[in-house]
Amino acid sequence: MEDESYRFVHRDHIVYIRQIDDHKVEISCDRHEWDEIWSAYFDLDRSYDGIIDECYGRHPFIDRSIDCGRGLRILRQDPWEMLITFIISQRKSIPAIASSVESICKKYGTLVETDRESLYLFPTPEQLSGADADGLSECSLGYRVPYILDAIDRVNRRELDMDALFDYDDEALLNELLAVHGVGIKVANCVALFAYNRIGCVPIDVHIAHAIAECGGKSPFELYGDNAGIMQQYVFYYEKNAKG
DNA sequence: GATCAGGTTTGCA
DNA sequence: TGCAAACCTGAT
Repeated sequence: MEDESYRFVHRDHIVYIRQIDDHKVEISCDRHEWDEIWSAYFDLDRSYDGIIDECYGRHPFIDRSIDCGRGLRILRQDPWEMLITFIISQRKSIPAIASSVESICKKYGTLVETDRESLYLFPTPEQLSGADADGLSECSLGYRVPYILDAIDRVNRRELDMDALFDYDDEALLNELLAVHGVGIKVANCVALFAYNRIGCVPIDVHIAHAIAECGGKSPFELYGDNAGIMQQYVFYYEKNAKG
C-alpha cells in the first residue's frame, strides 16, 4: 500500500499491518479480531524457531535454505480460495494467476469499503454457483474453466465440504481434493499445506523438483517427517528468490 | 513468432 | 505402471 502497510484478507476479514521498527508493528484491527482470526491465520501458535532448531543440521541444502528463509511462515488461508487459486495456477506465471484471481473477485465477489480503500472479496461457492463457462472464460482461465466449474458444483452439491475436511487425516484429505477434476497431486498438496496447515505435506512443483535434482535426485524432505512442508517452504523461497 | 509459466488429463505402450 | 502429447493464455 502507499503508506507501506501490508493488507491481508481472510474470508470477509481485512487487516492492515505496518512495520514501525524491528520490534514494533501497527495493526488495524482490535484485539478480539486479532485473537479470533489473525492469530490462527499467521500460525502464531507454532514455534518456527523450535522447528528450525529441531531440523537444522540434517542436510546441507536444507540448512542453506533455512538460512535464507528464516522468518517465513505457512499461512492458514481459506480452503475454498486456495482450491480455486491453485487449480488456476497450473501452467501459469504468478502475475497471470493474480490477474485471473482478481478478475474472478471483481466479477463474482462482494465489494467492500474499508476506511482506506475499496476491494472485492474472493467469491464464496454460493456466489460462484451462478457462474457459467462463458463468464469464467472472461477471467482468462482457458482450459481450466471446466475444472473450476467442477469444483463449484461439488461444493454446492455438498459432495465436497471444505470445512469438514479439517477433521480428515492427511491421506483422506488429499483423496477428497484429488477427486476434483483438474486437481492433481501438486495442487492437492498445496491446498493441504496452505489452507489446512498440513505441514507434513510437500507440494512438488518445478522449483522443488529442481532442488531435488540438485540433491542428486534423492528428496531431502524425507528427513523431516511432519515438518517436511515447512522445509519445502524454505527451499521454495531459496530457489525462487534468494539463490545466487 | 517461438517458448515458457508454481500441472493435469488423456491416450497408448 | 509409466511416459508423452495436448491443453488456454499472457508474458518474455
